[in-house]
Amino acid sequence: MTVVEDRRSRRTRGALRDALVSLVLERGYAAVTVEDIVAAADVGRATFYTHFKDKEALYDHVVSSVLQDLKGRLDEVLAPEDAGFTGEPVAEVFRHASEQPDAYRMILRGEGDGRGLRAFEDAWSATAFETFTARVKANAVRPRVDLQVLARAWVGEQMAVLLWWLDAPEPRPATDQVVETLVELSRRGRFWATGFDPDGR
Amino acid sequence: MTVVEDRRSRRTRGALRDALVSLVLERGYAAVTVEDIVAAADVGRATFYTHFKDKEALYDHVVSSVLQDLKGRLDEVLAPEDAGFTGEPVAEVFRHASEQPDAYRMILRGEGDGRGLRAFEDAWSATAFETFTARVKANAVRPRVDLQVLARAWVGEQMAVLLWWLDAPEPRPATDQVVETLVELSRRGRFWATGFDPDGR
DNA sequence: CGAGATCATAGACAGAGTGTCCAGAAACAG
DNA sequence: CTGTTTCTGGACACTCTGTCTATGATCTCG
Repeated sequence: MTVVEDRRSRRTRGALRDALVSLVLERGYAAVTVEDIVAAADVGRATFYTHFKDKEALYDHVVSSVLQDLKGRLDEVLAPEDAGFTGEPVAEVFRHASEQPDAYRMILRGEGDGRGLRAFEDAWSATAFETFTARVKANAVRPRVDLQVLARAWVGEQMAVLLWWLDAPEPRPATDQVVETLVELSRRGRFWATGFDPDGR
Repeated sequence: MTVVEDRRSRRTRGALRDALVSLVLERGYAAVTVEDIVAAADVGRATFYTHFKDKEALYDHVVSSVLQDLKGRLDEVLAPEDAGFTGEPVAEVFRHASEQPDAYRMILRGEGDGRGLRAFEDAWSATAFETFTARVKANAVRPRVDLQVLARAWVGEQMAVLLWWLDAPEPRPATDQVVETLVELSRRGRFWATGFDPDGR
């Protein structure tokens, strides 16, 4: 029994992952065939099927790798009493995304019929909801909105901006600037953002 | 030459649209074959190909129908000096979505490798950006953030909540309540939403 | 280093789905 | 009613899938 994964397997799986991601970005998920993938990864066709059930399984593998990796890094950064009011968790996601931009692009664009996107959104908003709830409880305040809506809105905001930032052609605002905008926007709302309060506040 | 579309064509196209949407929601875009679609629509296989180039073309047809329809309705509601600060445009989108929830679910879930989702997001955030820009200009204020980021964030927020609302099992907040939450959240930010301001404002 | 386990490979295969074509039947407009 | 348009089932070549086999290559560990 092998304790550590064989070097060959490691290389094969890595090559398949990379090939899938770059081919999907190039042609779209549906247009990528298993034959394309094994050709790009320089791997035998049968070998593919010893590692993954099908194209979908490889895709899911990529998505869950990213999600697990992100979760680990967020756990280090997310202080329980913080509740996302500071930019650290947001910045960490942006940092993580810029380390593997292609995988993030693939997921956030909804390739793979949105399965990755939904997994991402669900996991992230669940975390957000928990943190908001804990925060509200700890401070004994009464939230004015449904915290589920709040969590979904917060995550949706960040995902859309993250994809826009990853996909936008230069020039685009620097990461730090975008993250700061997101955080302040979320804290202070659009009145502050546009510099104008129609109600005169 | 036919001035008006043949009744048969009308019925055929409608049946194909409906069949695609419900089958995609049931099994996922990739798992739906043209044969499934024509069977569900009770239409001959060859007939499909006289109306649409392939499955993708039918999907795109559905998406652009929804987008065009929405655009028409938003144009009636979007006052140029409003800039989305009231709930009317948001409410209109939610109203539109609840009239054809299945098509919206399909699009917002990212089915079809996210092509519909991206079209939706791009169109909507372009509109939002224009409106923000006009508003800021009209009031001669200096925005504190990149208005592109603001537009993307605003739209992402609404899309995520809309999908959550369409997909959530009962019980869920009523439409009006969700829309109001979204608008107030966007106007006042998360401090207001959670009832707690860590900076003591 | 060498034996035994593990992994990779090419090519062949049936099955499913695609997109095109045809000739005939059905529904349409005026 | 007449000529036109649209629908239909079945046949076709094609692409991709997922499985299998026999063989060769590469690893691990004593």
